[in-house]
Order: sequence, then C-alpha cells, then structure tokens
Amino acid sequence: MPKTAVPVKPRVGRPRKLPLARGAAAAPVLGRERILDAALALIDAHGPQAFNIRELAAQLGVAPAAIYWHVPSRNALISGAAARVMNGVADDIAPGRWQDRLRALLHRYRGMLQRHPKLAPLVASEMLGNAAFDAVLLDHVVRLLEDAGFDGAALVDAYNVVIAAMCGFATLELSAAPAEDVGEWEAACRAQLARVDAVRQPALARHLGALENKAFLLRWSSGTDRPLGSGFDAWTDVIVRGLEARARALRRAA
Amino acid sequence: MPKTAVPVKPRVGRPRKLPLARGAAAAPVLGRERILDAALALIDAHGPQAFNIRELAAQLGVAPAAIYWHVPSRNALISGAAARVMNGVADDIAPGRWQDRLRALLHRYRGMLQRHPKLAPLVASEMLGNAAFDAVLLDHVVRLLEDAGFDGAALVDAYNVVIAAMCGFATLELSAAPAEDVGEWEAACRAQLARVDAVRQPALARHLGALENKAFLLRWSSGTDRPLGSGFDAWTDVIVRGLEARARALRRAA
DNA sequence: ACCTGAACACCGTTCAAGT
DNA sequence: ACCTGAACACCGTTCAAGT
Repeated sequence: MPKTAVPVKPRVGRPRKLPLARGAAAAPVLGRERILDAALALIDAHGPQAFNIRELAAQLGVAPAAIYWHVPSRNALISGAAARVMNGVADDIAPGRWQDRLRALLHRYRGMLQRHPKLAPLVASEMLGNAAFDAVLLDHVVRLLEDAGFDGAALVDAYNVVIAAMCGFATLELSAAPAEDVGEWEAACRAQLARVDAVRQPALARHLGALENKAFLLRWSSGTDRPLGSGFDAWTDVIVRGLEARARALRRAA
Repeated sequence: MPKTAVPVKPRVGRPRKLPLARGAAAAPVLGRERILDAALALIDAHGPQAFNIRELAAQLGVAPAAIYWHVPSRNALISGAAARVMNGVADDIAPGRWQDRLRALLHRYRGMLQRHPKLAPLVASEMLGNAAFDAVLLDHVVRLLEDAGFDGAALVDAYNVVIAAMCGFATLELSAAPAEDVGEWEAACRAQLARVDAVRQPALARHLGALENKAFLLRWSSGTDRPLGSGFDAWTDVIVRGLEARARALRRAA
C-alpha cells in the first residue's frame, strides 16, 4: 500500500556510512540493525498486517521520521525482517545421503517458520521479492540434486520442485486463522463441517471425524497450537520418494 | 490492518433480505454480488495491496459508506473475491485412475491462479481463512486417496499432502515480484547472480546459466510472463510418484 | 550525519441523516 | 431497506529545521 504524500519524489536510498571524523563521535543511537531487530519483534508479536512505523518508532524511543533515514519504506522493513529470519536455514547441514540432506533442509525451513509463525503467509512472497537469497541454501539444493542424478534442464525442474516443497507444506501449516474473533471462527468452521452432505460428498463424510481440526481447510486451530507433525513427515516422505522415482525414470529414458 | 474509528462497536452483520413489500420495489442498485464482482476486477487489476474501498465505491458510482451495508469490512471483500475464484475448481473432473484425477486437480488449481495471478500470494491464506471451503473439491481429494489405498490416519496425512501440493508450486510460480520498479528489480537480481562465488558455491555456480530467470529465487520474470511449465510437470510427477511409493510402502508395512 | 516537529495525502470505518 | 455526507482516528511518507 504505497501512500505517497508527494507522488513525484527522488528516492531515499541507503545512507553510505562515511568514516567518522576523528574525535567527533556522534553516537549512532538507531542503526539499521537495531531497527530491523525491533521490527522483527513487532511483526512476530502482532503480525505484518498490524505492523506500523509509528509503533516501531515509539518502541525505539524515536520520532517516526527517524526510521526513514535508515530504511526507505515500511515494505523494506518487512522484507528485511523476513530476510533476517530466512538467513542461515541451510547452515550446518550434516553430510550424508542426498535424501537425508533434503529431509534436513525441509525440517530446518519448517523449524524457522515455527519460531516465526506470523511470517508464514509472507515468507514465500518475500523470499521471491527479496533479491538477497541465501546462496548457501541454493548451493545445498543444487548439490543434493546432482547427487540424486539430475542434470541440465531436469535439474532446473527438480530445483524448483525442491524449493516449492520447502515452502509448500510449512507455509500452509503455520498460516494462522484470522485473528479477529477466536470463538466465532471455530464456530463457523464447525458449522461448515456439519453441513457436509453424506449423499453428495460420501467420501468426505466417511472420513470427516478423522479429518476434523487435523486437516487443511477443515481445522480451526493453527499449526502453532496443533502441529501437523505426521502430515509433515508424510510430506517429506512423498517428496523424497517422488524425486527418487523420477530420477530413476529419467535415467531409464536416457 | 483494522483501523477502527471507534474501537468498541457492535458488529455490522449481513443484512437479511426481507421480501419486498408488494408494489414498493426499491431497485437494489448495489447488491453483494455486484460488489464482489467489482472488487475482484480491481484486485485482479492492481493487486490486493492497492485495493481500497474508496476506489471500489467510485467504480460502482456510490458513496464509500454504501459498501458497508452489504459487506462488513475490506478484509471480507478480499476473502469474498478469493472465494469466488476458488469455487468450482474441482467441477467436471473426468473419472479415471486416481493418478490422472490428481494431476487434473493440480492443473485446475494452477489454471485458476494463472487467470488471477494477483491473488496468488493470498489464495493459500485466504483458503484457510475462509470457512466456506469447496466441499466438492475435498470430496474429490478424499475419494482419490481412498482409491490410492490410503485409510485412517494415513489418509489424513495424505490429504494434507495433496492440499499442500495443490497450493505449493503454483503459489510460488505466480507470486509476482514487487511491482514498485521493474528494471531496478531485474538489475538487483542480476547483481545477486553475478555475486555467486564459484569457490564457495561450486554446485550453484556450475548450473547458474541454466537456472537464471528460470528458477525460484533466481528469476525476475513472474510466472505470468514466463510460465514454469516443465517445472510444474515435474512437480505433479514427483507428487504422484511419491504418493504411489508411499502407498506401496504402507501396504507392505501393514 | 542523524534526528525532530509538523504537516500532507491518503486510508477504513462509523454515524446520523436522508429517501 | 438502502444510500449519502461528513466526520473520526488512524496511517506512510516528506520536508524543513534543528544539533
């Protein structure tokens, strides 16, 4: 939501840190790092929708306009906070079979989202919107796909599969319900469940008891309250087995 | 971003359509349907971030406040528009092997997002946030999983896998880059690519040419301009093969 | 270099009042 | 029942001015 007071305006841009004049030390009370830390804390607490610069400034004991000397926009703050969370997902992944490394990667990503669930609906889009990707992560992915036997165009496709697999399940699992009304939301979900027609949706009706509050679109608790652990294990299992089978099939065709 | 003028206020609620008094026909110029149509058109055009009620009202030739007689909030408008897009994804899926039906489902969902790419970053979260799920879709999913041999808790897990698979790839593929600056964005991406270190990220560097602008996190064109068709085919292939293999493994263990 | 005060141009939402 | 006018309480962002 870009609301510009004056539509036509030169960009702000990051200030380049000039070396301090010797002796004259102007204590930099704010600084980009401190701002991003505080922004991440606020977003973790109330979600990106409710995040606003005036509260951030108050939290930092500073005038709202001060933020803009270090960061060009609210969006950049959200992206920056998301990037800070993303970085390091792929560090310290133990060597081993490519299957195990892939599983470790998926678990790492999910763990990161579990620590920052409010970011779940954003990370996918922010990941793309962020030119600052984690090169270590991508190198890991490419290497494990080489080990799996992919190459050339097939490796590119498999790479996209892995990235999508990384984001896919965890994002859905941890995206929270609308925080507006708690009980009202649960009631609406239960009402929908009760409306399932055993005649028109027989298969669904058969398994409704098992699915209730444990399945996407049929649950009201979020992934933070009720983790879908076995579902996530199934997810990694399907991805790994699928990549194995596809690699075999491609090798056979070649 | 709930900004309430008066924080404590009773809810608005949907108006119940009373039968018109005979003769006295007050032409209902607005109506929930017409509003949602216009809202969807605006969101398709400029994205959910830029969507605002005042423009919607202007588009409908009406005062902004008039909207609130039919719809309780801006969020409800976005959810409603998203729901309208979602509905019917699973209609007219041809009978056949469960593998083919699953593939058809994934293609349907992607096709829907391709027609409404601006909704891509939302649909996942709106799907969850929306108590009005598409029962036909869910019944389809459960039925094909029964046919694949899943049952009980394993079926619940597999169900979650299928839903995540449906949203996973297409959402990433069609989530657009920040619309702010076009060329600047591409330049930033290219700069990142150039910064990949052949020594520290050797595997990534080896395939960088093939990945450039064709892979998640390494592309600047969106899925609307450059569809990742072969990547999506790989995705469905991996999911189907993975589910096949998992079903076999579970059967063997039982 | 870094921050403040005050303003501008927007918002979503409400409320009384009209018809 | 349905819509308008006008207001309220917020926003992000800018700009001149301070230090």
